[in-house]
Amino acid sequence: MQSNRVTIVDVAREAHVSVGTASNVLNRPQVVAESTRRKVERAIDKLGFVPSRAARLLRSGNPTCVGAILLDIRNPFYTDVARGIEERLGQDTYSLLIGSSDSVRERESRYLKLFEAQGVAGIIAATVDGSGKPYRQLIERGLNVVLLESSFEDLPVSSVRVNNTAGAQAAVRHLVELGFDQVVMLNGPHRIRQCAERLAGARQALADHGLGPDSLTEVQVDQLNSMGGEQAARRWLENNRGPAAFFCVNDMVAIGLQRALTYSGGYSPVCNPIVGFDDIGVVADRAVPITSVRQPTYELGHRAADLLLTTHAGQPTEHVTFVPELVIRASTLPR
Amino acid sequence: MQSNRVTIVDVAREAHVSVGTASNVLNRPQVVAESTRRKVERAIDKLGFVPSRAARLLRSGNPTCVGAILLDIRNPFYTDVARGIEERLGQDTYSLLIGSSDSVRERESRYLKLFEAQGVAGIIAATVDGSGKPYRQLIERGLNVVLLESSFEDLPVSSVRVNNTAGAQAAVRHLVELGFDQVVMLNGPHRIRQCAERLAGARQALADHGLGPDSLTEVQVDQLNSMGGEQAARRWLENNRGPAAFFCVNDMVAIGLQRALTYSGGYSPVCNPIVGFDDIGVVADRAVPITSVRQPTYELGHRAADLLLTTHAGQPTEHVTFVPELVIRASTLPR
DNA sequence: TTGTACGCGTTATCAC
DNA sequence: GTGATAACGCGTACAA
Repeated sequence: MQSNRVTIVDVAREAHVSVGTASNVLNRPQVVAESTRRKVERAIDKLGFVPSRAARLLRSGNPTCVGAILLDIRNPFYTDVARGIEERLGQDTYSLLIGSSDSVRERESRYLKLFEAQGVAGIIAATVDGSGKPYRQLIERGLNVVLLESSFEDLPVSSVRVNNTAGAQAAVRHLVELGFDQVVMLNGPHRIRQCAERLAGARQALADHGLGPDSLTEVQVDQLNSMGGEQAARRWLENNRGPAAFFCVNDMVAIGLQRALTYSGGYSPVCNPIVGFDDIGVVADRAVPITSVRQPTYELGHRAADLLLTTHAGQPTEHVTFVPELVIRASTLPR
Repeated sequence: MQSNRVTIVDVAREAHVSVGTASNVLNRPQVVAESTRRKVERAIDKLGFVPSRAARLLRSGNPTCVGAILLDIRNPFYTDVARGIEERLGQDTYSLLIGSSDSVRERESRYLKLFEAQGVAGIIAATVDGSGKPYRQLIERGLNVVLLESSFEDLPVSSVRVNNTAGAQAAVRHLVELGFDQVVMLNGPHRIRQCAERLAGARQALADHGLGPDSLTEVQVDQLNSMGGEQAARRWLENNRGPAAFFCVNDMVAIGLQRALTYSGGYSPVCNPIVGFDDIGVVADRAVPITSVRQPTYELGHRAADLLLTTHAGQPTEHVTFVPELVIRASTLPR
């Protein structure tokens, strides 16, 4: 805040009214006479007065912001979700604060603290830590939280997600039906809920076809982005050759995998089918468009914001699960 | 803010000390005895106390946030810039608030108001409106502002950008050297500074080769994203056929153009060379990788944040201009 | 070293 | 319909 901040006192003086009246013009225009109202409004315009949210929050306790913690702001999936959130918040004139945890626990709790300190109305979060540790106290204190892509069994928190198990199952079933009895899954750490669930779905699909647990090879990805996917794929390629079917925990990782395969020479969608997850826009028009499990991104965000604003402390929590859809593209061609 | 907020008073009571002491533990730990300090710290942990920034800001006037207004949060260029900003802010323990104007004036000024009301330390903005109207009062009031990709002649504001004219000039020169004497430019509204500058650079390149003003056809893009590019390209394709060289104001638009050309059938990089701007990661591994003018994205953000934090009111403004670099790819093949 | 009192900008309550 | 004033939670002199 700069030193010469314009306050409501300045406005009152400029308009030759009391602070109370000036405040009334802002908050209950009905109770103030037409002419005085105009005087005050002119003063506001002239001075460029913008009411301090800090003071307003302090006094009234009504927050005007909502915080969102995303796993990776550079992943279009999350920015599309954010767009859905923002749209819904706009209906109730809330604003959105965004933080990207980059799947780092410390970053996540830093943003959590920051948002609480800012006095947000609530937090929508994609968490790195399935245990929910950083959220327990927050929720006990009565802060509104809605989880994205996750849920905590032992905490009263609403959640919005797709059925990851079903999505992964459809993805891997598709690979098996192409004739593969081995699947390589590029996956992130299991403490991230979606990673664990998508792995379970993949295993389930293999089991459904009578394939044992060793028909799935898991390759760990350090970061859930294209760089992470590329590095993991490079590591895998050092020790493996020949046909292999790939399932990636998300599309960014799939893009990295595809890049690594291409650079390694002789990438063929027939020998190396790839299925990703999220169906972010860019996978559709790559050199070889990637088959992916589509999430209703915008709705995810919209619904999460809706839950946050309409559910209040004490009310029962709600868990919304959308059904994902496998979108088949050239990255998974029949042999 | 929820009803049962934990305040410093609760902490003091829990630790059996006075509020002043509790406050001192937070802000000047040196002056308080080791044992009392630990008592207070335990109480803070136990209650999960998070100091209200609202109150702190109100009292001390030291903001802890910086706001960034981006043209489009779904464009990787801007999220990469945001990453650069955030990195630099972290060094001084500031946090970043992000708003996406989507090139809409009203959204831009809404965020401007919001950030000021939040009491941010300053604002880094990519503006939609080259006139700088919404910034004048803000700056007069002493709010710190750094512009991204733009600058206002008549306002004392620092700025960080690349040399757009030089970048566009290199792009179009490249097209001319491929043998084209006509260039189609997919461009946004000229009130967006980069659009105007890149157009000027394109014109300059043509003039350098003795080509007149009608050697450039400008096609207006409604939104500076792939959808906007695709729609503009469709409109153009309705009335035009055959070889044409394209320069796009940014990569997202170029992606849309490429999509439209592909769908229209018979897209050939030889007959339809395309150059984009920004060099966002995804253009490099599309079916036909797109030649693009590279911006030092991360540095742009880093430098902007640095300027914001180190330049203070009254000091002279600074204008940082980076040199862009043309990265040639398969979308511009020699005939 | 610790406790107390005041002020930051706003809103709400109450007289006028 | 309007004006004065207390209160929100915290930081900081200054007094103890």
